[in-house]
Amino acid sequence: MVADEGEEISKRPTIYDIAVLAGTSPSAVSSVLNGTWKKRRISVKLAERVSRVAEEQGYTTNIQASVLRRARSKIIGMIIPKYDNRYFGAIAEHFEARARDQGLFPVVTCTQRDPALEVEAAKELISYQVETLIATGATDPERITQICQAARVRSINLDLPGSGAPSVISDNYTGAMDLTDVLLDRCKEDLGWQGPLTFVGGRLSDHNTAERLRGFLDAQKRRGIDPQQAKVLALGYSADNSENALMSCETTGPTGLFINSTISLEGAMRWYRKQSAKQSNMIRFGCFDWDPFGEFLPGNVGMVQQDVETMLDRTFELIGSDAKPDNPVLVPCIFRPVRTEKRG
Amino acid sequence: MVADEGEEISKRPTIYDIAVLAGTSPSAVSSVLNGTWKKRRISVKLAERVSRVAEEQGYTTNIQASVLRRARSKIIGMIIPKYDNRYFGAIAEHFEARARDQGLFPVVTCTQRDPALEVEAAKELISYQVETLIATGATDPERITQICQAARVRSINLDLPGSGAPSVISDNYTGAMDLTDVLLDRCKEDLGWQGPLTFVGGRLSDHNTAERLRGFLDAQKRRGIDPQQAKVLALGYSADNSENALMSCETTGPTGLFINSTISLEGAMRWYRKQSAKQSNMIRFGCFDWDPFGEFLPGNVGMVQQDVETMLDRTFELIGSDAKPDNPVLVPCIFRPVRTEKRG
DNA sequence: CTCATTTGCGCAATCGATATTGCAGGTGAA
DNA sequence: TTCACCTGCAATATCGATTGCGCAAATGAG
Repeated sequence: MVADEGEEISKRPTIYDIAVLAGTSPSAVSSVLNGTWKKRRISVKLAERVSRVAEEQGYTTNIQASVLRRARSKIIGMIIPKYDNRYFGAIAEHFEARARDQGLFPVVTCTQRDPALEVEAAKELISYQVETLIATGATDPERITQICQAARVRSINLDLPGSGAPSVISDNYTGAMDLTDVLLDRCKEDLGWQGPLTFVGGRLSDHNTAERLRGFLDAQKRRGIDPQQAKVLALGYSADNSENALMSCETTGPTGLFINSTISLEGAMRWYRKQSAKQSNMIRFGCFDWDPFGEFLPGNVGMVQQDVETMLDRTFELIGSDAKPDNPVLVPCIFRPVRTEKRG
Repeated sequence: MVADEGEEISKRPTIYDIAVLAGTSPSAVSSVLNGTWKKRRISVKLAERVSRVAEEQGYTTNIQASVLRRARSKIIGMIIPKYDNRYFGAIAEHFEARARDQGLFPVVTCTQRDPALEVEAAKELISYQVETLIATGATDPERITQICQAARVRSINLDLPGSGAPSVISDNYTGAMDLTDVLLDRCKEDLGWQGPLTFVGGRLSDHNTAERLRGFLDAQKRRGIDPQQAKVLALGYSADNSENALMSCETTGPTGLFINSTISLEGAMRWYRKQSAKQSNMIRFGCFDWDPFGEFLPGNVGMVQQDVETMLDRTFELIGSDAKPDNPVLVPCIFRPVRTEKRG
């Protein structure tokens, strides 16, 4: 007998299935399950019956159908380069939490710092009908903005600014100045040495690196220190680059390093470990980025932690008040001093 | 004049808009834009015209509508507790990459180790019509499995096993044995001391912790060492818990710590730093988890890195071959020895 | 008992894309 | 010239949920 019993190959139940089982209409089921039933004057009795049947059948709304019909999707997207450091990890986590708080559905996707993937992911999110797209640390924010504009989707830049859309970024300049000041103080205090310091990691074409370098230079100039061009080792973000740059750089005697990110810090630590005991005692560094293990690393005088929560507060404020692309919103950083215990 | 010019308030163009502009039908536009046009015998000329118009108008397909109509959604979901450590970060990143390789659309969401959020997120992903849901490190895998089954969605457990769905996990027992062996070797070699070791972090009700503890105990027993009950400090995963547990534990003289995760390692390091120089020189530890900064921490003899790539290979194999809930697939871990340089 | 409201709910159109079917017009063989 | 067949495209039903509209029954006022 060829299955003719009207017996479906068990699929997901829809409002039509529930309607039949509850002896009512699909529209009643819909309004009960999406909470608009009071407005539609459905009786409590029917509402309860429908809810019970839906529960029994393991009903879940088909968001695709729902979003297709509704005016708003309530979906908010984010592209982010990586999940592999505390900064981006925290951004993704807080973004999701914040979005849920606002009754929005977050969708995050990471793009591996790959410009092509960035574009692909942005288009994908737009296909999902996101109402807003947050472009975090995009390699090419303008391109993302352009894609969003073509699709009439609001976009916001986070971490790296762009001119086409509102941006929220850290106050890199001030943070870098603070870090440089502490580093200089500690070099003087611990080593009796006054600079100039060495800048390690990042890319000068990158807005954040440029601003941090500016703060780094200004803080030294303000003290009458002449920062040397050769001491700026911004050859990229990878650990290897930083390690190699330091290796090929003459550093004997007291040394102070301004490390541009935790990834650069890995390279710096590899280099550090190769120094003689005597030399490594004469090294101090600060890092413009935070990692929980940073405070256990020898020579660390402090870390600049970007204030992710506030950055996301500002970002969601922008979403609420459709702002125009303006000057980037600058969020102050949090300085985390490190006082390494004196060791025997 | 009340806008009567048929002039829409600029919205996203649909295939209907493109069809009008290209002087053809919506169905032709659809097939051109989704690549089935050759099969549908659309002429190259028309295909090119449609593509050009679509490009000009910044058209992107509405996935909601597309998925609604199609048989398969090609969406694959993952829930994951956190993004804030290398392990979960790597899982999320590789999952996304793998999914894209297979032509699937990944959607990842983090659940903050909150059972309620876990359930909510799972239901949300099911609403998105995911074809498969990967539950990573779920606090209650069985509950997730149950929800997925009710919705006729395939599910797979990753990192922590469950009985209702296929599971892929690390070979915690063997990894723990290896780590314990190395730790014992190094304690003997460096300190002339033979244990017993201390186990720090995790929860005994947690499958992974239980397995690691078993390996930890067996490795010691095999050497004729009697592991003491009081040396098992598995009071939770937080850094504070581990720090406090160690503080309240009498540890003077040679000490060997088996640290159950990087989060516990943070606590252990805070404790470590409070020890006298003399005492801290008599501490060795190994960590069942990997972090790039681990190798720079004093006393570290090695880290067990879970083989995320292979775990995801196995996971996607399971997706391909709709396997039954069986014994968990065990993936061997990678041992990363640490040779700290002798310091002055 | 009549008429106006209110209550409770169903009908049917709709969102945008897909896939089956159908239907002209053209081509080639007999 | 006739007819089978192919080419190129359009019409149309459909996926599941939402929502404006309308209508019958219940209720209340007079």
